[in-house]
Amino acid sequence: MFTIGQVSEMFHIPISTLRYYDKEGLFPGLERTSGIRRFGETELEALRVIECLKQSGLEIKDIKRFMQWCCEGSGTYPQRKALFEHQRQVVEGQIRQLERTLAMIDFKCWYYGQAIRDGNEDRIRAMMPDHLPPEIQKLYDDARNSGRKPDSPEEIA
Amino acid sequence: MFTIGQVSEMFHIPISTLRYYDKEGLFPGLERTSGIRRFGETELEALRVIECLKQSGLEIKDIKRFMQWCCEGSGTYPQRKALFEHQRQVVEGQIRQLERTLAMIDFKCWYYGQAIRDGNEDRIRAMMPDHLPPEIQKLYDDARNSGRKPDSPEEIA
DNA sequence: ACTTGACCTAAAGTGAGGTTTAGGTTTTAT
DNA sequence: ATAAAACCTAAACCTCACTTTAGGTCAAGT
Repeated sequence: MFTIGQVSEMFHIPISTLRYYDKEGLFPGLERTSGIRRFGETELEALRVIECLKQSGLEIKDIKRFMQWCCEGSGTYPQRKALFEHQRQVVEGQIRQLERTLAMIDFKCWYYGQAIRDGNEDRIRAMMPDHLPPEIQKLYDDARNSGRKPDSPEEIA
Repeated sequence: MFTIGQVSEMFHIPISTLRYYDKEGLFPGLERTSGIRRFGETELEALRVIECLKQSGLEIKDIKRFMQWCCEGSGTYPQRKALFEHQRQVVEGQIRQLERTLAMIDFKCWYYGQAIRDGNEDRIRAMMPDHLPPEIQKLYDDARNSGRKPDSPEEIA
């Protein structure tokens, strides 16, 4: 069993945040001895899940709902599994989005590298809609087209 | 040239948000005709950069600073390049973090799949510190250890 | 016993990133 | 000429996730 201060150090989370999580109902079975919180393995695992679900974009109130399912026993296994399966899709989307962001960033790194060499942006801008070097063109297109295939005529127009 | 309504549709961004961005100084050279904003290619590219830098975790005020550099000419190319190089590191870190999140999610999907089959968590919990099936053990360890190599003795203890 | 450090609560405050409201102007179509 | 749709501003409001404050309790060491 750990005190709030120990957990704060273990997870690098401020004490105030742990108390806030508790107040929001994220540790439903948290024990206390004369008012003082005692964190067990259940709460540590809860914290790991909280960090995970927070990363995936879930709000505190939805994480609370999950924690409540965990208190309700085996009847809620399907909901809990469905939640993680849904968040799996969400996180995969987030990763794809960040990879597009990275393509844009790499393009801009190249762009400013050229601009510094040239002393201005004139030469690059002249290439800019779609006459960039192949490697760079790919980055630029990936960043802007969300990785879609341009297959419908009205999308090209 | 486009009106605010057209840009809103093109980028799927609320008009109120575009006005907010403008108020925050994110379109420094934005033209107007009798009070009405006229968005040109410069502003569309600015919006692409805004979305990119926002994704990478930059705050509005820092994006504003970047946009101001863009107005100051070729002397700020190095700062602009350095910004994108820094954000590149940030985004790579975000992707690594999301991949760990995904490992945790995949573990939990497996976990609840087993729990549903078994009707309870007893069998899985018995395996839980480190007697999980190899494939699953890897997910669990990846999710918890941040992908670090456990090389120092006190870290193992 | 007493001091010090770690814990507690409730309530107010913060900051980021918008959104909404209220009242007004401009453009466009009829 | 007029009405509707789209634009404008300033300021108030909102949500989320915390953090800070103020005033108090508990536990460990001396």
